[in-house]
Amino acid sequence: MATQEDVARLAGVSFITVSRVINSKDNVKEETKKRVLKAIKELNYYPNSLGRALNNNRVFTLGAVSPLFQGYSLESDLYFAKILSGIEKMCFEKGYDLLISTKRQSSKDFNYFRLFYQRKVDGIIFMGANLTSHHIEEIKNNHIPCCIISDNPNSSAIGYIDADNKNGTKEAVIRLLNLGHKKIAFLGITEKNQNIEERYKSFIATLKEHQIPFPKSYLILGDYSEQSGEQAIEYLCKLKNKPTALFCSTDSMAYGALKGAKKRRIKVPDQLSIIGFDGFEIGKYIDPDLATVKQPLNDMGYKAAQMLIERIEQPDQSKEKQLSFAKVIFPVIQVEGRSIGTYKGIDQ
Amino acid sequence: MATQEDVARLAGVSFITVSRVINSKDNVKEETKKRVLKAIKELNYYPNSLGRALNNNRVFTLGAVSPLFQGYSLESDLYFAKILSGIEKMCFEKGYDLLISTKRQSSKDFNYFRLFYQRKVDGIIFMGANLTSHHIEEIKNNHIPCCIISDNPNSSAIGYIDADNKNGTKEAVIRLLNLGHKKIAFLGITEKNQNIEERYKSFIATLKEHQIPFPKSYLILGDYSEQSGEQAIEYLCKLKNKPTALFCSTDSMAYGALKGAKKRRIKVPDQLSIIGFDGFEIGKYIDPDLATVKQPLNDMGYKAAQMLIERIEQPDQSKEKQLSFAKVIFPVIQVEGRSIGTYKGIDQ
DNA sequence: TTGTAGGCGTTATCAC
DNA sequence: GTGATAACGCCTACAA
Repeated sequence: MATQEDVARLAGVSFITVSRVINSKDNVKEETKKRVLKAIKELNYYPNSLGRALNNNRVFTLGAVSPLFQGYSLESDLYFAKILSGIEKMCFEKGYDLLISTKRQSSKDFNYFRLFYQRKVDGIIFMGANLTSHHIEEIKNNHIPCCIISDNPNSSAIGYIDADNKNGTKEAVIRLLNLGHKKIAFLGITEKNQNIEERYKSFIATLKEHQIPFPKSYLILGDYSEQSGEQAIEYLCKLKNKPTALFCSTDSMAYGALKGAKKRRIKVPDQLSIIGFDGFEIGKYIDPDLATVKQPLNDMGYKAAQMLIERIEQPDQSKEKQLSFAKVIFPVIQVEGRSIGTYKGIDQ
Repeated sequence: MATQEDVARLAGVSFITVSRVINSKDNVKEETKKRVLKAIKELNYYPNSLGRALNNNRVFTLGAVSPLFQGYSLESDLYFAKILSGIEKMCFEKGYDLLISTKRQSSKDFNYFRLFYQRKVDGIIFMGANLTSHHIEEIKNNHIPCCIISDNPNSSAIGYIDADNKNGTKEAVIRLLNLGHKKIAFLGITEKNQNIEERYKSFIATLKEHQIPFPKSYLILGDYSEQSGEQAIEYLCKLKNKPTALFCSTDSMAYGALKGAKKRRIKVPDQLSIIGFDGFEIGKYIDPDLATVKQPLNDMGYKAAQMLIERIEQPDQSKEKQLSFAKVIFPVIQVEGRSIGTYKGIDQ
């Protein structure tokens, strides 16, 4: 593969002139430049990014860490793919490449920052990675440019992007209230999860605001899976005081709930309204199609990459500036669907 | 960030000894090794991959080119995500990282091999990239280790992985024949596509083998979209001699066909059997769930990465060896689904 | 078993 | 406007 030296020889200049042309410095005579450019083309020369990076300490590559490739479920695949799509778009626009890395649930000793320490990437975007305060410390101490999506790091040393779970939930609940529902159950998850907790809190707060009671029996806990959605329906069937609507904290569980309702011959939405949260297009394929709350995952990834690149390219690396990371909360979109409607009673 | 030199100083050895420890050469005294290892840990030292790569001309990174992040459709997202998942798994096992690159439909001047020429990757896996013979020439001439998925390059200079479209189609058709179908329509696509053509050929051949006629009117052309699936149903409704089964060359169109059938109140499978090809899990969410043919996308990606890495690490780089790329065709899986069954007539 | 010199391809700095 | 030199971090010879 051709090097600067080869190009220089062919063009009859020194290699440093070639370097100047490549980096479009202005102190090269127009004619020399042309000669060099011609030689570059002739030799199919590409600057070796390694030599380059070794010098300016910049590889023009971002890292994206996610559990994407574990293939937990269709939904998680889509979730991370959408975010990655946004990240990739910004990378493309800014001339960065994108390295993806998988946090495997199994390997306890996953090294979160290896790619950075090895100088394979200039910064890292984390999603679903469960950073601990210990990790945040490491980021601070070693000035690792990082951005996290959908999991508040509570530190200005790291960028933070999220969807507006609070308002998204509130508006979704209001949709149900406007349809006349007064008995709404909530399907959350057992596992600790900031986002779902936020949704739950907002759910409760909104009910309270509208003086709607929430009996303890209306709180159900699942595990993201479809099965847990089905089980939720089984559980509701056993209740004496049955709810007329079910707020599922994730789409995946909502799919299960719809399935469970079909099995039990519960008419959706006449006898039970079901609403989800996440906004995967899968909902469109189901009958009735799922009403849900859509996170702008693409935009979130796009913005995360933008923040990160800005931080990386920030010339002033003083301590103060390093703490200037922004926090961006994206509004969510209420998605229409025939899985919610007015309650028409059980005896149809 | 610490360098070999820093580690060496702390351990009281020369930096070359550090290098030896890192690369686990055996000519280092056990005790020295321990001291070095301790220093490495203390300084949180990681070998700089750039310096390393500059020397041994290997970056331990694979590139994967796909139109994934264009987000054409849910199905294409899943398709490429599944393959990437397999690629990533093998990369992980072999200690490689994975760089992803998007071939944008819009940008005509996409440089297929940039990542390689820049030494950012050691080899590239292409999917849905539409390599031309001109590209194949470039691969040959510049000895670029490449692997292509699902698009026969017809050249041993490049690895080739595919699903067994031929037998997959044949078996699927036989499933329909076994259900008693004798009038089967085929929904293909207008665009030129090797895979779909293979499926069509095998479809026709299998019918012929079983002496089943295929009237020209039974060939419908779509464009992958759901709409074209719906339109296919509209078209079939107008036929005098209606088929009892529809073979869709992609799942995406099958989803549309199911939707179209529902709209037209055609009972599936009693009045029309519908079968797809690709095997996305989305089919499970639809009612009735889609019978289809599943490509082992994960395995295909996994194998592609394996072939590529083997080729990269092959010590003998003689011309002959370079042409030793394998071609691997994966068997497909017939997925059960209630969208196919025996024909029960139109007057129910 | 350990150390020295040179080079991988690039760019920054300084000189002409 | 152009060129020489040193440096980035590492590794492969060769030498001790």
